Amino acid sequence: MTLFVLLGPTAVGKTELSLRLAEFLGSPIINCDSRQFFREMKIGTAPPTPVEMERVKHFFVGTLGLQDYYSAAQYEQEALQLIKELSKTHQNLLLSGGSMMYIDAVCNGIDDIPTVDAETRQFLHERLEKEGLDILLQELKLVDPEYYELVDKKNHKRVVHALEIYYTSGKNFSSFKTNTKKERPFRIVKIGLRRERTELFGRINQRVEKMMKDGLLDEARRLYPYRNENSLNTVGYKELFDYLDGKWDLTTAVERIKKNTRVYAKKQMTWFQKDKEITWFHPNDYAEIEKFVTKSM
RNA sequence: GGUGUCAUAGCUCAGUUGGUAGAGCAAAGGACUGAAAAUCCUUGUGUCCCCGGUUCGAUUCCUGGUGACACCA
Repeated sequence: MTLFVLLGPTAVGKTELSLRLAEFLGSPIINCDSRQFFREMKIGTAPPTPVEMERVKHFFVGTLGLQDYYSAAQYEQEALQLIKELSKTHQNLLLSGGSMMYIDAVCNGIDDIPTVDAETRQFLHERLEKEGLDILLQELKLVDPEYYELVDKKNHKRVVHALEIYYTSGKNFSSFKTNTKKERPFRIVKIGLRRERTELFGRINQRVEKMMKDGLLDEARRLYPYRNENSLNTVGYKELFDYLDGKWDLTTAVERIKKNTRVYAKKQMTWFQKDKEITWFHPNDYAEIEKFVTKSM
């Protein structure tokens, strides 16, 4: 069995191409855009349309509620389970998306780290609020000197998470890190899509305009009560929440969405560039992609 | 036409009591192991509008020009 992974920055044209490729491979699409998992975020995350969903069977689109907890590790498990099932009837499968860490989780695996319970999370977040990052950092230095050396010391999420692991398991974060890549019982072929930056940024701007025409603001209004959920800490929504709060006017908010989407696309490219297993194509060169896929089957 | 104010980074502006300059935004580069569309880090040389003058030295002071804005005709 071969798993084809179609990846690339947001708005590069993955959805359109994934449909053609899925049909060519005779595979459903295993979605790997983490924000498209949430079923209420229908406009801002540019998920496949109902017509497209009809055309090819999709997995992991609209499967989560806004308040659901989810993680890359959970995705790793569920995606692998699904792949295992599907591989009984499919020789080739297609995974498509741009969530770097989720792709990585499926391809290389995430170490088996205990799940942090809500109380511990709450407890440490309160401590971060009250005591500040420095105190937590000093504590991390004591319980996990090894990770203390590595950790991004200004990134509270990393520091807090390492402590969360310590408080839930009694063992430090470093002890769970194996630094090994997990073996998969199938081949993985990565296909990257990329465009000239000006071209990509032009598409991003257009897509944001279209989302606004399609009613992104109404959607944001509807989801506003849930604004503090992690799911809604997402480009396209957080900026409109700020508009609804009166922080910016609408034009500014829309400009921010465009900017933050560009920044996100850049982060994706930075991440993907490091991965030497990816073979790159321009989305317009579909014939070459098909040729490459045929060769790799 | 007259008077005044202004002219500095892609944009908005600060500043240099004369020793060639810095913020915000924009932009660029990077990190990433269970909240990742998240979170975090790094990066500012630009004819300081133009021609002259004063000066050891002018973006800073002075004459003139050009442009923008305001007010008065």
